[in-house]
Amino acid sequence: MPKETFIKLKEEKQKQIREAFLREFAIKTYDEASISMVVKQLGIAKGSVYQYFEDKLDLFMYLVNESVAVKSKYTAVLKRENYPDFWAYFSDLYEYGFQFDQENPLNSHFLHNLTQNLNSPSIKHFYNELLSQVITGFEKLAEYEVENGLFRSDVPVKTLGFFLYKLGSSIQEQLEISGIINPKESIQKGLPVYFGKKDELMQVVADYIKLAKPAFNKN
Amino acid sequence: MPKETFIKLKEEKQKQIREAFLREFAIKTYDEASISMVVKQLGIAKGSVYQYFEDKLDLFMYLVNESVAVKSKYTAVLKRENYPDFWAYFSDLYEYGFQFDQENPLNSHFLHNLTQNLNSPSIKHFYNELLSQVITGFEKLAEYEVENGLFRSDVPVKTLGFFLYKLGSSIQEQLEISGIINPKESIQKGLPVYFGKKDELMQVVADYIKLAKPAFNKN
DNA sequence: CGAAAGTGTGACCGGGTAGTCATTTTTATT
DNA sequence: AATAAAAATGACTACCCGGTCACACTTTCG
Repeated sequence: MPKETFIKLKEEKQKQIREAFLREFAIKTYDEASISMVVKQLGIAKGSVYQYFEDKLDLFMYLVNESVAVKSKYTAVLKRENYPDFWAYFSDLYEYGFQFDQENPLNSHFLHNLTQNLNSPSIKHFYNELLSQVITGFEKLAEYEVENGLFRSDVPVKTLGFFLYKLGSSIQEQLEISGIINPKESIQKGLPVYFGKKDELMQVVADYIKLAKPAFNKN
Repeated sequence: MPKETFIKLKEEKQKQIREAFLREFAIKTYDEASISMVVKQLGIAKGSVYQYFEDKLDLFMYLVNESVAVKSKYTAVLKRENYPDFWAYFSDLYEYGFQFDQENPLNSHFLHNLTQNLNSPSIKHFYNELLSQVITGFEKLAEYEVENGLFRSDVPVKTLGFFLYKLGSSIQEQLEISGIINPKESIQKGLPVYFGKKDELMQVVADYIKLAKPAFNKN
């Protein structure tokens, strides 16, 4: 939570500051990200940052919360009940995630990098909390399917949930490793993560669904 | 590759140095790992390290090569041809990996941490090379099964290979997240990663195989 | 034994960081 | 316009790091 000083700032300046730091944290680890560098880019004094935020972690958490909130606005409208099976729902989450990416490239890049941020000791604790929330979310999804008799019940729900989470991160990672997306480059060019790659993204999603379906579904 | 000076050292001293650095790199990122701290622990001068190795990266690569070589001695004896199906082979890889872990805890911890080392910019390039080798290895495994008609052929081999790789890392990660193993704690106590947890390890392996089998197998 | 070669040393260098705070500048209020 | 309050500033502190190198110590060998 930023200090009052930050909230009182003109929206335009808030945005500039927010975006400069999103950009930094999107290409660097928490520990590697340098406040000194960002303020140089922004043309403001380092002291100002500490007038706006308690410390580096406070600034970082603000960005996490803000980005998660923005993304939620896109995905929260989707309801599992409106889909015949889990996989149609799952696929649509990517469809709407793509929309989020197009319209909020910096937040998207930031969240994208967050996923790969496991390390950085000063933040590990906080990161693990976030991660376990995410995983619990996936476990809930799996549990719902099991209860409705759509997912198999001969494997622990925890395993189903975790593997589902892994399925999601695999899609992202494979796109990156295979060179279809290149976040570092995109952010430099000011482009979204998946710019012009919607077909490729949805194709990989479809491949993974085709692959994973028999693992999760009953029979 | 260490300098001659290091090779000429008494085996006992080599071991002390190797193990002190394995321990450091097993709990820290490459960039966070501090040579200054390790030499303090070892009671030798920092200059000595630079008499033994070109620089930090040279030292690190030596440890990687050494650890990979040690682990290979355990897993390379296993041949796919000796198993009725892929999953029996896959399971045995963990069985022998467990053996490696028990007998070479520090190397095991080091390799374990390496997997989660994605970040650290000074090493990213090198890490990506290693990773793509590993993934190519998994793709080869998948390709072999596809050719022999045991794995499905309606999904790209790349996807099969990558997901297989993810299957492996998921097992490790879930054990850690669920608290069954705690590398940071184990290394402090001087214990192997999977100390006393063989049954739990093999149970998770079995769960994941049960889960993944229908995803990969034909029909 | 004595000299040369090899090995060990740690103060030091240049570079980086997050965070502080006395001071100045800007803004709001009277 | 004068005063008070709020905000911006940047030099500074305290702390890291990897890597160097002139020097000291040990070993080798003629």
